[in-house]
Amino acid sequence: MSVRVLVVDDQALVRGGFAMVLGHAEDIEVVAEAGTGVEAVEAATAHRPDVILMDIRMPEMDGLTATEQIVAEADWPVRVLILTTFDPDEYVYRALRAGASGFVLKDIPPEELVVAVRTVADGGALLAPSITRRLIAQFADRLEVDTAVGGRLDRLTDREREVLTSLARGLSNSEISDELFIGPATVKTHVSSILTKLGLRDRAQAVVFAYESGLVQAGEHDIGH
Amino acid sequence: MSVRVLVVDDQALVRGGFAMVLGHAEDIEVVAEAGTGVEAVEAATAHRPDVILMDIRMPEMDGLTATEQIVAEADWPVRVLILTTFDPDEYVYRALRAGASGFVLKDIPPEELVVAVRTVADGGALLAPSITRRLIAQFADRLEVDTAVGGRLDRLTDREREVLTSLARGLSNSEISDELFIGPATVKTHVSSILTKLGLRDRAQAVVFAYESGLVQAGEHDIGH
DNA sequence: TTCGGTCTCATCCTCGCGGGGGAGGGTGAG
DNA sequence: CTCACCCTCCCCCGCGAGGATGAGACCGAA
Repeated sequence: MSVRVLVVDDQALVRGGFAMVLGHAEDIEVVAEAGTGVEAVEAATAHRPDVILMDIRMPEMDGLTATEQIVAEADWPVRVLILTTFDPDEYVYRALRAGASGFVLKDIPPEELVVAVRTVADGGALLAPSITRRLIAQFADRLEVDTAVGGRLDRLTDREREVLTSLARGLSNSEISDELFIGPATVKTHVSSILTKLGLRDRAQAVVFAYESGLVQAGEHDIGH
Repeated sequence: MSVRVLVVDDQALVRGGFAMVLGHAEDIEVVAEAGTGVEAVEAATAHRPDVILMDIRMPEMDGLTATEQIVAEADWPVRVLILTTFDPDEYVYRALRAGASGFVLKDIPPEELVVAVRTVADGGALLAPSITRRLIAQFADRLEVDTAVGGRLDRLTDREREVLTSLARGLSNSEISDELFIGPATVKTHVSSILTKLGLRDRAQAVVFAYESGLVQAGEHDIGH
């Protein structure tokens, strides 16, 4: 059971090169090729490949848009491996959002490309080392902030932290008093000491602090209705 | 100029195996080995390797703690490649936070391990495909929320979005008016329509919305003073 | 041109918010 | 016991926030 691949690139030479490299491996079969995004979508629905090797820069429809369409409409498990010459951030994020399983540079050695195709076919993901590095850096950053700025949080008492988390959900003083079963006046006292201790001016800044310190995180609760 | 490597694992056999595999490559030189986290820290400061191959489970001090110490105290460019048998999430995140440049499983083929060492030595990063997949999934999730909840953002006009981003940094109406070069009354008008359009009550809830919708993100700006 | 949308600014009014100060009860350390 | 800290609640006061309403200017679409 070999891996069925669709190769998409507007330059016939490049396309042929990749197809040849992949065809050499006996567990990989190039079932189709495409030169534009539109052709890619058509070929994908027609041949239902396991893996698509997708270039970004193409006439008619770029590779990212094509990826979005294919992934959104596909009713079979398809994996997209993005191939690019450069590695600008925007592309990476849009590609990942579009549902790509990998992002490698075109200067990848042939053997590694074969490994890459097998990897994504197996359900794994694969990024160019430089991209992985940035992704990790971003993740580490997010985790660092939590502990760094969060240092000021320990100036608050337990109760004050409770009030702050409620406050950070956009609740008014009276709503907080209902939620914590204390009088509105008590909430005001807590809020005041929170603002004083943290050097903030109003509850809006307190909300900002709560998010920046990691006390609350985006996606933890619903908003509006 | 070969890559100088420190191999850390509590099992002498495994350690020896990796050392032998790496020693075979003529551009890689295994300068030391260690069997515990404590030994690893000592060996690292003594030999100042370019890359450290680090096991997680070890007596005396685990590999993640050792990584944290080494990366924090190192005054030379050191890269840590974590080697593990399984791939539990907590380990990955702690490892990335500790400053690891890679995370690969022990069942990696020898040739790929050599490539991995060269990659991190070159400043790149490298993760096991399954881990990369999860990392991407998390990123994609974050970006999805941004567009999903962010849908309500397009009800706002350009100017209103500008006001909201300022508001979401904890600025008062007068501060916003200074920043955007408009009168305070105008800011009030914008804020009012923002609250009405988004179904919010006060600026605190607007700050919450800004973070939850992805209009602003934690870590983008400073807080307090 | 007319209409709708946006940006700009204004006035009036109400109210929740935040500061200041005080006070009682609980608890734990000295 | 005394002191410090926390949690609870009270009053008064000033001010910024937010709602309601109106209005002038610009611009693009019908």
